[in-house]
Amino acid sequence: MATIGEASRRSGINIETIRYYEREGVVPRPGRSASGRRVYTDDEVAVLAFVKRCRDMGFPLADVRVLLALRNATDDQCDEVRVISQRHIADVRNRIAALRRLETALGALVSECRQGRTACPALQELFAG
Amino acid sequence: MATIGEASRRSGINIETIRYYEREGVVPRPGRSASGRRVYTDDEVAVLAFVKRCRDMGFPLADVRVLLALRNATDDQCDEVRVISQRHIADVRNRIAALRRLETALGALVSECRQGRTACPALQELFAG
DNA sequence: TATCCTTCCTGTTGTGACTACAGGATCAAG
DNA sequence: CTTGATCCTGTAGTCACAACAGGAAGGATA
Repeated sequence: MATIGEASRRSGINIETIRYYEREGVVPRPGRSASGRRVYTDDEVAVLAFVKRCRDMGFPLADVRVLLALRNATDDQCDEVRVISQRHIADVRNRIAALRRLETALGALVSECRQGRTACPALQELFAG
Repeated sequence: MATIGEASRRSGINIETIRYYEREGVVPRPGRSASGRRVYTDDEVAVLAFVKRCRDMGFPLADVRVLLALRNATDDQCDEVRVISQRHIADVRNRIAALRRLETALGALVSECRQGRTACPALQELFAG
């Protein structure tokens, strides 16, 4: 049994974020103490840690919901996990490619800049298209 | 002289986004027709196109504001443009590195998945930590 | 017991950079 | 004169939180 502060420390999720996940229905609502404070079981803390690992892997919350639901499923877990993960990998790869192109373009832009100049060729280039 | 629709087509920025930029003070307010519609000069369309190129380069709007102000400055343009651009390049490189690590981790996760299985080792791994 | 600091509560607002309406007015063409 | 495209303002939604405001309760110390 843990307070929200302990659950936060043990899962690595910010307290405010834990309450946000609860509001959004990502994680189940924990019990409450006599004075109304949240009380987390070890299993509930484990769920929070799971969500944290998923988020660290970059899965959007919508995917995390599905992944959490799969935990209690008995059929085809692997199939669904693979589909979600491969979609996510494709997304990550696209983003890497886009950022690489951007890096190249920015490098070209900066190389236009020469120290001590007043009129900036890079700025001109951005402006002229 | 262009309507907002023409300005949108020529700059490549969505109409709603143009209005948003105006509200936020990123671009100056254009003149208005007798009936209250926005009327853009060629220079104002060029500013929009400049903003579009900056955004395509991934500069945040805060940077775009500075870059736009630099257009009218006469001193040290190049220095400031270089500082902003290099900060942005560093940011882009950090993001690429983070995404690469993510790609590797996701690859490892998916390799745990094997077709036809019911219990998913990848899911177990996410859960166990 | 009184005080004090920490932790907790709910509810609201802000972030970045838009996008998507709702509900209406105007314009241009046929 | 009607139709359809375009335009207007203003508001709310997106994602995944973070940062308050304003208060209540818990635990340690004097």
